[in-house]
Amino acid sequence: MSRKQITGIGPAPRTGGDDSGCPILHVDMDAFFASVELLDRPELRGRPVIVGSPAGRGVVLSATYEARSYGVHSAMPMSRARRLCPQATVIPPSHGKYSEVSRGVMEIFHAVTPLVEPIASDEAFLDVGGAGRRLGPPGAIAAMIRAQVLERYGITCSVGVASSKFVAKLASKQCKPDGLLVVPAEEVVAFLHPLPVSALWGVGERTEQSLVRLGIRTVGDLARIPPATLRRELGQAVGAHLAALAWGRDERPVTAHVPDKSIGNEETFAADVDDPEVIRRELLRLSEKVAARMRGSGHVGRTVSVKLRRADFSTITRSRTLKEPTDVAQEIYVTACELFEAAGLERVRLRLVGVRMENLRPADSTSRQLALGERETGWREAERAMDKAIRRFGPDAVLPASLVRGRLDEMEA
DNA sequence: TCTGGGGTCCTGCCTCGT
DNA sequence: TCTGACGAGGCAGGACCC
Repeated sequence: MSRKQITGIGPAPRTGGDDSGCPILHVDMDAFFASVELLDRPELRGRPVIVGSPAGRGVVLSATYEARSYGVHSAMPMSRARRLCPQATVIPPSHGKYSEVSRGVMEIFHAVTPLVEPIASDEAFLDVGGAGRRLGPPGAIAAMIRAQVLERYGITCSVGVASSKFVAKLASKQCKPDGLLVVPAEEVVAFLHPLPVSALWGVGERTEQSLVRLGIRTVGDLARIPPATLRRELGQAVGAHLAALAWGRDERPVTAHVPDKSIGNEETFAADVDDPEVIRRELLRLSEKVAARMRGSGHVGRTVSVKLRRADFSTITRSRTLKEPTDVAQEIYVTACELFEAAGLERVRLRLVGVRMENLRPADSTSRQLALGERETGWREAERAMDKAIRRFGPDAVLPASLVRGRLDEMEA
């Protein structure tokens, strides 16, 4: 879903440009979560609708274009969104529903080309360079995909067609909602240079501020700055990357299978917490979740990382690399607790804790080495048995004793 | 105005082995 | 045996994306 707000950009959407040399499609569903919700609530069509948690410390996950006209946008705190648009209907998110539609939409893409790179549940890059003989030129393929998504799911999407991923992405953003825009290869520079620098992939709030300080407001301004100056001001990688993008140079291919680099879960408390026992219980719950996801995806990981966010929103992370990779919740939990204790925040009010495993590798290519004198603890086998019980009887079928106690405490309270 | 949750990537600093 | 240079890897923080 598009979250970056681009304003005041370029020419009106076009669909009739020369699409030869434009094999890359970027397909982006329009207000995806909100559109899926409207399928079940057709009476809300044409009215402001916000998807997000109605209570607590949530943010806006998606909003219809009617809600956006009041200034509401994704990632905005719900409290602010409700002040801006008090008449909006707020619907709590149903991620299962969105995943189901997302799978179906991805199937439509895969029927066109095997070269599909999903970026999120609601958007993907497609390389249709090899599908021309079967399905026609890229612009026609894009129109066909839009028609099929609308026919099968009753929701609209926007498609950018270009010679590179990054231009295709900007094109889909510019023609939203329910649009199709082809940017011919020879018009890339003319398309890019009037755009604000914030439109570029990799330019967020901070980088935009740095660029504005240098007097750079548009992509054209950026293109005229010597690359060495950009590298000096923004760092080697970012500077070189932006200097290339400003001239439309983006060689990244569409990659169908991008391996996972990390798996993690985090949780914001309903109210800040300074009780170390509650924090440890949360670390256990998150470790269980992360380990189960790793076993489910066939990964083991070597680095345990803990994230702690104080009440004032300042955040620290602590990590430790283990001697052996693991997918065992008990090992992750013990390390997470040690990292939490070493951080010295045991009596500090925290609003969020998170556990993440990094340094991932496939479990089937990793043999576990027991250290001299170390005993196999049996945790791995116990947790695999838990996985089976959960698959059969549901997520609450088996819980560690301390989490059951925590659940009972909550019920009594 | 008060900021979720899932990620990736980059940078700077530090430690350790050679 | 000591010392400095250097590269690799670990670690922490931050920017950015959807």
